[in-house]
Amino acid sequence: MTTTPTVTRQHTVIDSPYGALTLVATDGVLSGLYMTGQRHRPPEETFGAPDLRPFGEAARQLNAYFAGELTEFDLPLRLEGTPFQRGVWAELVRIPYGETRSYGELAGRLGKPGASRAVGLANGKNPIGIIVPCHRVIGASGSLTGYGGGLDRKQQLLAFERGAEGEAPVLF
Amino acid sequence: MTTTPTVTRQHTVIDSPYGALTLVATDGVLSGLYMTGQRHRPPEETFGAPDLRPFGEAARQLNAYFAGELTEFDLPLRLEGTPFQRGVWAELVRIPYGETRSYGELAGRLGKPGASRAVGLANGKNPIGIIVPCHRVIGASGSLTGYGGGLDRKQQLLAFERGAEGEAPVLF
DNA sequence: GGGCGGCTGGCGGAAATCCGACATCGACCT
DNA sequence: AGGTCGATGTCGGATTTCCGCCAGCCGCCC
Repeated sequence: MTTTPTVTRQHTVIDSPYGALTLVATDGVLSGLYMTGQRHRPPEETFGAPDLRPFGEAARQLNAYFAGELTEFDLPLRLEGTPFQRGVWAELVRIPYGETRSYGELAGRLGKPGASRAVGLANGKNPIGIIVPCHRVIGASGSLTGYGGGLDRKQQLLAFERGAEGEAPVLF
Repeated sequence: MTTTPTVTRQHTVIDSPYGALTLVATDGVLSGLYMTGQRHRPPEETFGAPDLRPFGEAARQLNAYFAGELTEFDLPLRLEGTPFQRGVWAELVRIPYGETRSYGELAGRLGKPGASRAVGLANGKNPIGIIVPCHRVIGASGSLTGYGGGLDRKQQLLAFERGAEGEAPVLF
């Protein structure tokens, strides 16, 4: 017979300036962070049993981030996807706090200059929002273009990271 | 949404000179007759609830057949299969009691002279044994070649139909 | 008679291929 | 600026193609 995977999965919900955040752990390691109403959010029944124990450190760092006291997460993550998706997500975490990159820029960095749309696709499938900062990717012309959690949240996140001293956010 | 078929299915088991026979009805019409240990016999759980009511006439004719008093069944049948299979099965019921045809002969009658092996395949999938007389098909050389219920049963059926006055059955 | 080899056609599952959907980009137009 | 158009890469599901199986047949050989 085929070997059954037998992964344990737990989840919890925390509050944030961007609404409730659902945290998911697979085998005790953070594997998902989803906003309410987010596109491509997996069905609820895949989140496992409620259990806040695995999420102590993650919640601490998120709260520090929302307070403006943390600019770089340091957490074990479990990112499961196709080789290309994993490449894109690995590139995302290298974008510094407060900065942005364009889809085409990331594609070029991956050695596939024409794959900008594919980067957008993989971006949308990012399972761990905020911590894997897909919100830092915008169009080459500077337009926000899209965000699984909604363009307004993307704009708020960027404005927040740009800092209170930043000029008014570029709206669309 | 897709329309659900919602077919009713019932079954019963009767005894015979060839062992227990499982009769299956779909929407009240005979759709299956399987021997014990027969190849391609569907799994038990598809036979529906036990209920002998739909099978009165079928059982009567079968008993008459086993007693040698009936040579032609007259029953509504529900034969479900591919167009080719239905063609083969339709050809089967036209083989008279006590006679035999070869696989190639049937193939030719269907307008596909080369399809003798395909006829054998369709023959093996015959859902209503005995009544749809797949046992009356033998190799061009006269050999029995195969039977879902076992070659011995095929040989017994042919010997029985040939009649007590017939000469000794050709063994293999 | 029996045993091979090569041809046959249909079937069903597996593999390969196709196609639509996209969080893009650049050139061109008005 | 905004809109349209074509080219681009990946993904997932659907579709198509392929391949092995088989209740055969014929010709050839021993």
